[in-house]
Parts: sequence; C-alpha cells; structure tokens
Amino acid sequence: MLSQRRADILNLVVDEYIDTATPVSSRALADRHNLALSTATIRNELARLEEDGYVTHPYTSAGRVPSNVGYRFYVERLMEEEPIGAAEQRTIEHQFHQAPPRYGDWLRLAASILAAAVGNVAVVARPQRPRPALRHAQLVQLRPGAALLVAVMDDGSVRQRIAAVPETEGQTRLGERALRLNERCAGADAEAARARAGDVADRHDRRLVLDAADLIEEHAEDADLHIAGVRSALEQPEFDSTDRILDAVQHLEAYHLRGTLRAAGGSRGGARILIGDENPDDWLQEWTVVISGFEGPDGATGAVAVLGPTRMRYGRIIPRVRYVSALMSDLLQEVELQEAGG
Amino acid sequence: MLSQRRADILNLVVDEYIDTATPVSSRALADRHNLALSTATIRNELARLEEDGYVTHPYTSAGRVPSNVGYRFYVERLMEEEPIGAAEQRTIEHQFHQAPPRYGDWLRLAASILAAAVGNVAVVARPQRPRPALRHAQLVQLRPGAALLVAVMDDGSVRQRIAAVPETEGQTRLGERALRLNERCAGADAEAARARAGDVADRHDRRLVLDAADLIEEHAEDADLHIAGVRSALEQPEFDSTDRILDAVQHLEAYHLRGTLRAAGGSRGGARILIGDENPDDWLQEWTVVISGFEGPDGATGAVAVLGPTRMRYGRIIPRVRYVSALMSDLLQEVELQEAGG
DNA sequence: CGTTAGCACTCTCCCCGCGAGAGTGCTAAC
DNA sequence: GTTAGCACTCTCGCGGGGAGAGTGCTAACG
Repeated sequence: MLSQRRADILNLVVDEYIDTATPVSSRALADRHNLALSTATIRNELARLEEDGYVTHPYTSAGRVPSNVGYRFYVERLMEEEPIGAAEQRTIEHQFHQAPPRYGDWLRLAASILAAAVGNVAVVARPQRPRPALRHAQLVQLRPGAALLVAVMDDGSVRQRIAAVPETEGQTRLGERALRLNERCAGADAEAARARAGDVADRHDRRLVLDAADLIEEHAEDADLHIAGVRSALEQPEFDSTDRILDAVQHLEAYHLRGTLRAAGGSRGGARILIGDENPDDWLQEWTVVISGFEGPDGATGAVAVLGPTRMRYGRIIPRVRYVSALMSDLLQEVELQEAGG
Repeated sequence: MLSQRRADILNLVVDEYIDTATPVSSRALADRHNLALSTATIRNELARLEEDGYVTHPYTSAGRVPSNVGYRFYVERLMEEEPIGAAEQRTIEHQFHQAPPRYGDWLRLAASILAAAVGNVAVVARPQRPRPALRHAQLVQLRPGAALLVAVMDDGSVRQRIAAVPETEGQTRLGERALRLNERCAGADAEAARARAGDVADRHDRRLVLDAADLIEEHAEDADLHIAGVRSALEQPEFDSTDRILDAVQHLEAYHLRGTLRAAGGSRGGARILIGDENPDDWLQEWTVVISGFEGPDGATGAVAVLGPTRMRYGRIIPRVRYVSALMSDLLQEVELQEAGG
C-alpha cells in the first residue's frame, strides 16, 4: 500500500494534471502546493510511484502523468468531491423546471444541463421497463399491402415497424384489424403475445400478432438516447488531431452509444465509473464513463452518463452525475407542470 | 454571356477543382485536358472569368478556384450528370430491400446508403403530413399527478408530452380519460380539437383535449431526421482545422438540422440546390445543400438531402439524391416485405 | 487581332537547424 | 532520509532559406 506521503503526492499529481493537461513536474508540485519537501525528494517519490504503476512518463524527462491505475486509486481514495453549492443547485433545478412539456425535449434538456455543468459529453437514456408490455397498437396504411404498425408500450415508449397487410384492404379494414390486435395483445409482453398467436384463425391477424410480439421484444429506438456537450468535450486538449476528433464523432452518436450504455449498466443510486481500459469498447480506451441509473415510473429505469477523456474532473463530475440522476428520479415523481400551454 | 471557349474552360476549372481540391493552374488545364491552347491564352481567359466573377484567386499567383457564381453556372449549364449504372442501381436497391423491418432503422439505412454513394452527409426526413390529425392517444402514468400523453398521428408520427392529471387517479382512471379523449379527438386536427374543448365539462378532460391539440400542432420530434456520413464529409480537405470540424459537428445534429431542412423546403421530384451563400443559415455559407422531397402515403411528404462543401461532385450527387428520393416514394408504395421475422 | 513564348516577380510550403527551456536521474554531501 | 548540484535529454518554437508553382506582363508572331 502507498505511504501517506506518496498518496499525497499522487493526489497532487492527479489534481494538477487534470487542471493543466500537461505532465506534472517535481518543481510544479513543490511550488504550487506547499509540500515541505525539495524537488529532489519529490522526484524520488515520483520514481517510486512510477515503479508501482500509478504514473507514467510520456518521454524521458517530461513530467509525470497519471496512469489508469493512478486515476482509479485517486477516485477511490484520494479525490475530494466538489460539493454542489446552493446556487448551482438552484440554477440546475431552475433550468429543469423551465422544461418544455414535450417529453423528448425534456430529456434533451436534462442532457444539456448536465453537459454544461461538467463540460463533457452527457447522455440521458429514457426510462424503460425491462420487459415492457403492449399498451396499444395502431395500423397506419402506407400503401396497398403495407402498413406502419405503431406500438405504444406501457412505459410510454413507442416502436414502429412496417407490416404486411392484405393488398385489398384500406384504412377502414386495417382499423378493424388493429382493434382485434389490441383486444388480443393489450397488456401482453412478447411471450404472452406470441403464445396467443396460436389461437388466431385469420392468417393476417396472426401475422400481425407475431409482428407485434417482435416489436415488444425489440430494443427501443435509439432516439431514446439524448446526447449533449459533444463540442465542449472535443475542445479539450486531448483532441488535438483531426483523426481523434473524427473517431470520437463517429462513436458519439445515439445509434452507437446505445450498446455502450447498456454494457456499462446502471448502478441505481450511486455512480459507476469506468476508467480507460476498464471500458469494454475499443474506442473508449482513453475515455472515462461515469454512469448512474435512475428510476422512472413503474419499474422503468433510465440512465444518466458523462463521457470524457480519462483526464476529467472526477471530483466535480461524479457528484453531478449522481445529482442529476437523483433529480430525474424525483422529477418523475413530482413533475412541476406549467399551468399555461394552450 | 460566356463565350463557348470560356464556358469550356470554366467547366474544366470546376471539374478539376472538385477533383483535386487545389487551385487550378493554367498548366494543369493545358496538360490534362487537351485544349489546343497555350497556357498563356488560358491565363488570359481565366483573367476574364475572374473579372466576371466566376472564379477567384486565393492569393496572387495561385491557381483559380470557382466562386459560388461559378458553381451555379456549372450546375445549370455545364455539368454532366454521372449516370447511375445498372450495377450501382442494383447495389442500392439491394441494400434497400435488405431493410430491417423497423421503420426508424429503415430510414436510417436510406440515409446511410445515400451517404455512402455520395461521400457526404446525407439526411432523410420521415414523411409527414402538413396538417396531421390525431389517430390515437394514450395516457401512461408517470407518478401521481403526472402522465405521459402519447399521441399517434394519422401519418404514423408520434408525439409525447407530460400532462397534468388529478393526483388521486391511477392508471385505470387515466385509461378512462384516454378513452374519452379518443372519442372526442380521434380524427381531429389541432384546430378541430381545440374547438371541441369548449364542450367538455370536466376540467381535467378539457385540459387534456387542449394538451392534445398542442401536441397535434407541434412539429414532430427531431428523431424523425436521420443523418449519416458525417465522418466521410468531415474527412474532406476543407475541414483541415479542428475549429471547422467542431463547428460542423455542432450544426450537423438532428435537432439543429430540422430548421435547416424545413427552410430549404422540398421541391417534389426534382432536386433543389443551394450553393454557399444561397443558404439562409450562417453556418452553411460554405456548404451546398441538395434536397429533394418525396411522397409518403396519403399526402405526407418526406425529404432526402445531401450536405457537403461547395466543392462537391455535383454531377454525381444530384442524380443520386433524385434517385434515392424517387426510390423512397416507390418503396412506400410497394414495400418488399420479408416473410420471415417471428 | 488573337495567340504564344519568355521572363521577372510573388507567394507558399516545407525542411532544417538551433537555441532556449524544462525536467529528470544520478551522485555526493549533509 | 533529505537535499544541492550537475550533466544529460527531449520538446518546442522560431527564423532562414531554397525549391516550386503560378501568375501577369511584354514583346514577337502569323
């Protein structure tokens, strides 16, 4: 285990590096923080820390940079969380309550607020039930033979697919089919719906029941992910080359992030932190993900996450992810509604 | 008007510049295309073209670069459209028919295919009716006092907002309210719904009718825009500095593009082309937008667009935008459905 | 009068070298 | 165990300078 002094030094190294984004020298530590030590002694300690893998050298005779191990230790033992002041809390909550009534916009707003508070990419995933059931289905005719099957789930999520229908039937007949579909499948999860398909005599109706079952089972649209703060994240010095930026841009879109977030999972209440190579994804090897699950209505769970370079302000970001996550839970309990609107 | 020879030279300048992305010299024109002219003569003609505003000089003694006026003339009079070969057509249509059944994925696929074909940003906007009517509404309780109002429109689009409901009512009672809401508003557009609100005695029911009216009126979610090819576009030489890339990234997201596309409008059938400063948006001053509207079912209109630097391969891109747009119309008429799926 | 060769001039781009500066590791003294 | 001193290393920024590409102009040519 690390001696007290060495831990202190590591702490300072990480703090300093997070702040300046340049390798930290023994001189910087001696000057800026009043260690009662000479630079030579500090250098010795730094050498030991490097032996143990907490810091690295980009090249001989540059300062030290924390390693993933160093960050991990920092997050678990050293870091001081930056409290969310009363003013900041008010600001955030105020923004939340100015929310537009549209649900999607509201989630987007949440992402923006968090992104602004932490200066990195923020992601908010719409709460969903693990195994949602069908609330209501609609058929919207596209053209003869094809209709859009729109399914509203009991967690409010919506899924759509193109379904085959008899060529000869117009919207009226399709409406009747939708009615029967609802009678059969309302309240059913995928399994139940599929089980019920067997009893259906009409071939097209059966097909629709199976389509609906598929739809229930499918993952929700990626539109259910809201991303903000990409620009501020990419303005950080780690993204100096265009290649890095383009790589990041490519991965930082809803469609791809879906999988990432699912993999990272949501530890309800707390915040899960994945630093650099702790991430399963290749492209995240130099990123840190801070993620926290929150509770939506009725067993649904959503997630709030921040993504940034491993050199991120952990002490600031972690409590804010937790805070916004908790706020989301709260607001889904007592949503402040503007009485105006019409 | 331009003399034949001068028009020829302009044509070559634009072709060459599109190809190489470097200012075009008189020598390059003389060498690569067999003009029976000396470089000196070409230089004279270039000087005249510059006087008339068709080309510019980045600095004294560099080659010539087409101006917006030059591109405009090129697009209208000079350019040769690059035909879509049988093989390419097959490839594209094949990809389309491999579409996953989910509607959103299908639109996304369309954007990807187009983006791949043109090497630039492609956008596909879901078809929507100009004044949709409510098909069906659902209430999903979030918490006491608040519910998610989900509205499925008759063009298949879906809108959601948070609505106030009586604190004391659970999902069952809300279901009854939803039923009444549907009875009152099914088939109504925003105006009709609002008109009917007056007749509703129950205060909360009335509030819901008005909420529904708002929802009908609102623009659809930005999730209805599908974007692809950002990376390939940003790899082009015009995006050499990180600032340019970040600016582009910031604007190239669904939320912001919505307005842009609406402004550009969709000329059904053909393709509308906005070059550089012909674009209303500030950030598009060095972009060209090629946009084409397509017909969805039942009076709904969608749009297909390509965005790229003004130096884009017009002759390639324009017919492909038209083609994909037409394909979308066609496919919404005779969607090929895989019989498998369950 | 249009076309062309020749030439002087200009501007960019890239490479290179070099010196300043920052930091380390090591050694020897305290 | 701590510290001062020193040699050594590596980066970074700056300026010079030459090569190269291209133009505009002028004068000659058919």
